[in-house]
Amino acid sequence: MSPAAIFLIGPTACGKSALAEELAMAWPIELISMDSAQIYRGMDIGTAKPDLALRQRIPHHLIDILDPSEAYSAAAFARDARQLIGEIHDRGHLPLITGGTFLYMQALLEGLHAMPAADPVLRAEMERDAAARGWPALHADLAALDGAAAARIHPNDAQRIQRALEVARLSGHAPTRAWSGARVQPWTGPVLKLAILPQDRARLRAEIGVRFEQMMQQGLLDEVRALHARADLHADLPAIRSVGYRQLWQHLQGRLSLDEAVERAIIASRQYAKRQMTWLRRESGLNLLPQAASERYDQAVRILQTFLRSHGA
RNA sequence: GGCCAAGUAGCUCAGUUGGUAGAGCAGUGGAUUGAAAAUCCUCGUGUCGGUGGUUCGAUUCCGCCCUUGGCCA
Repeated sequence: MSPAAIFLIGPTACGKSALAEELAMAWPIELISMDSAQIYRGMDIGTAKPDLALRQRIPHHLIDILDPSEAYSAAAFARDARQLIGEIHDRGHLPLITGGTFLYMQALLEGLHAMPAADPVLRAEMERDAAARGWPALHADLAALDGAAAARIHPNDAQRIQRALEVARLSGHAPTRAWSGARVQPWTGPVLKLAILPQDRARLRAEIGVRFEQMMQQGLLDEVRALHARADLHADLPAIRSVGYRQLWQHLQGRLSLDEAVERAIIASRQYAKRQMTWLRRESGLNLLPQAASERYDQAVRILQTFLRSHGA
């Protein structure tokens, strides 16, 4: 049997982690976190990271692997997850990839095209350029270098303009050529996607609000304060831009009252869940789990057993 | 009780020299190739507080009433 990529996915605050824990108590499972914020050390409460006691009982991977000053990427996740799945499989265990960062899942399953990696120096240069000339000017630059990319990217989408320009300049040839070839290292083994897709949006919204208030009671503000105290961290870092941290950081900068920061953090969290729902709806091959949390475990076990049987485990 | 101000989209407000109104935020749907908890795009009919009056026509002008805030008693 070749290693399988088994996912448990859903929007934030839908109950993924609780189900993953239940499954891991009964099966020889090792969890792989598919979450762009849980990778950071010192960001525990706001990312709803599993606690140390649980992580001692059940192996969790791709948690606490980076300092908040560092950047991760979809490509790095694809590489790391691929390797971990193989290692866990070799141990005779079952890898369960849990999370809601769907770009990471896409990078792992479909692979990425052969393009240059991010270049922090070049990006900083473009930031300065954009501050002086404005992003529309850089969009025009991109149109000259790679018309197809410029046509695909909205003139207001600074982040994608920057990335496309970066690729164009570093690759030296018309970068669209890179898009026409095969993707690098797409997943070829079996894939199973267990998914929670909440139907009751009002309930999910309420759950997100309650959960953030709980995080505040658990000391999230102190956690952010500790990050804020570090001289080398700033608001533009991927870690500090994440939901909750960004808004509380602004409060610590004196830009928002605490009440405003909390309110905006909850709103940002709900908007994040909405984007995840959009991504899930177009995802193919989902095995949808029941809306009722109490019915999910049995259903997930049935699907897993059927899947493993058909792949010779 | 008197005077003043304000009542317009879920929220904060703009506006109509009289021809039934539009921004931001929220919300919705979508995009998503090395920052993705990021970044970006789409979608705006609401007794313009109520009621009378003037007018061809009132959310807009006038009267009265209601509500909220402020000041004075």
